[in-house]
Amino acid sequence: MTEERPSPSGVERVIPQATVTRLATYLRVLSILADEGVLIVSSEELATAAGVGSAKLRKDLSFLGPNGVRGVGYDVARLRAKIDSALGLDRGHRVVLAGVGNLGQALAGYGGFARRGFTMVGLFDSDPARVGTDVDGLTVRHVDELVVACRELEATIGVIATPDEAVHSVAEKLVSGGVECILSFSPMVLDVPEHVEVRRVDLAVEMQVLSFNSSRNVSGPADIDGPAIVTAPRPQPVSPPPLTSTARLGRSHGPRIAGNPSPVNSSTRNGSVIAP
Amino acid sequence: MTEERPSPSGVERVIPQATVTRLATYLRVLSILADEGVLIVSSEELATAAGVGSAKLRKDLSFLGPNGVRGVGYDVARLRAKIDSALGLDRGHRVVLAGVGNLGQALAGYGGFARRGFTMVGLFDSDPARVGTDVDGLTVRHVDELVVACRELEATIGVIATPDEAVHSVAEKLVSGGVECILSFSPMVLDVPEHVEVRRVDLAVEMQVLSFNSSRNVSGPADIDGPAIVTAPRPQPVSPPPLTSTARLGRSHGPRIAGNPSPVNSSTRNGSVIAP
DNA sequence: GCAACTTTGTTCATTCGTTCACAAGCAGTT
DNA sequence: AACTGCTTGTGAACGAATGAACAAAGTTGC
Repeated sequence: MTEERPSPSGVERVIPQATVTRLATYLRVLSILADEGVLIVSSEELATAAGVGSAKLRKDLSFLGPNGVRGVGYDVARLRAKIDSALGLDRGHRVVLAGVGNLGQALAGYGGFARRGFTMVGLFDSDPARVGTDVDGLTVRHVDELVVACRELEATIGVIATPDEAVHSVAEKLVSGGVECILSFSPMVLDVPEHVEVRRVDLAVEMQVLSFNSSRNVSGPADIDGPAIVTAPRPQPVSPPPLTSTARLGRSHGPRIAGNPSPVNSSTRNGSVIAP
Repeated sequence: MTEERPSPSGVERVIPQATVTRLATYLRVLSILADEGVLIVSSEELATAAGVGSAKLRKDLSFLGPNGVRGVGYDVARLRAKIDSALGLDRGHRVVLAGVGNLGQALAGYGGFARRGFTMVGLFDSDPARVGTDVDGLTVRHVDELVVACRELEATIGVIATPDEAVHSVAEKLVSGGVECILSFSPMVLDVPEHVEVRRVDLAVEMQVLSFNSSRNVSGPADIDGPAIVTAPRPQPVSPPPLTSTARLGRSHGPRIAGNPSPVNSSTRNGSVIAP
């Protein structure tokens, strides 16, 4: 299989689920780097910032085809675009959210979504007191309109943040509305048709795993593995000190590189490096 | 409890991280079953309800030592207690939460925590408008008191639901306060001492993985794997129809079993089976 | 222009986790 | 009391993922 041929017959290469999760993590780190004006990053640096080994990172990226320049590193913008494309983030997903309680409002107002190509297009609730109110620029509609609205709005992702009792009903409405990806925050297991992808975030499970790890003092190395949840062993900060200013990728003789000659001082807690 | 010798030499058996995550899922299903009055459950039924294979479930449970009765199944209450103990949930974790915004309030009011042995003991925020207000029975205190309060309250788990800018500061305070388990909802990577266990839930990553799976129509079987996030293929509901009433574990000749003679009709969407 | 250095992409061995299959064991029955 | 049926628990094969090592490739300095 020497073909690097991105998509010869529709199937590029089967990307493992764990790799997909890590790709999303890399993407987040790349965004931070891009906001800092970093143009080129090496696998070692990117891996350190993401909390993985460099070999694993290179292997993950190799699923997307060749993307770096040997002897130089990865072009931050280019790699970002490539991962965006691989994850399907460049097609502008439209998200509907059911359940505008505390959690729902937190999600609706979460800037991280819009920043990554997700547009919140509809909010729905069953509480008459909430219907009609404006939340984060959108008017809350009644959940009865959900099926029709999903088609109107051409929603591709549905988020469920309702109480447990309403979960089944909402899920069914989403499916009826043609939504094929559901992110649920309820511990309930939904039964949906096979073609619908359900992803569930169970906050209690998170706490329980944490509880377990506190008993047995974290023995394993436990780098990033499972979807979206990361146990950070002692990650270096992304790369705050040596970055000076913006720089164009003049590839001739002096591009601004993310590389720190000396490793980042991990003891000093440094300022935040998140995108402003 | 009658110890059947779980820990002969201190190290029971190394429980894989993936197994720990699934144990938490089993625990949730078991809670539902218990609330329904189910006393005995077989590995096949429990596995189906949790969305995993029965063999995997049995192997997972085997890490806790022998817990079932051959030819019969698992005693729901007994298994629940065992997993509780294994996950360290029986020691009553005390949780402090920083950041009483929408997400923080959602977490503070989440009943799933208290139901599983987590007690919210302190809420903290930096917004003067929020400090002093009552949220879910607790008075919000200023985040400056966090370090001292962690020790006062003997908190074992800290939850960070603050904006990204405050994350580092809060994490440092939690560590200074002696907290060794942190659950963070910020995409930022914290740098904390090695002995502190950080678990991070990145909502954007969830969406991104979902986005990817919507592109390539979910090829892999993808049962529950990663921590707390579950892709449900087409799980059977827990077991609603044949359960009649409460029953004592009269083990003589007719205990109420969770088993359905005929498999549950998965096409009909049934009522919720969550605990009332 | 050539050589040496740097970094990617890939290969290989190993470890880890899952799945299959079966022996062990208990309840209820004859 | 022994047998039958059913379910657990586990041993072994299988597959996947991980980490280290290496060759290819491009750049920079001379």
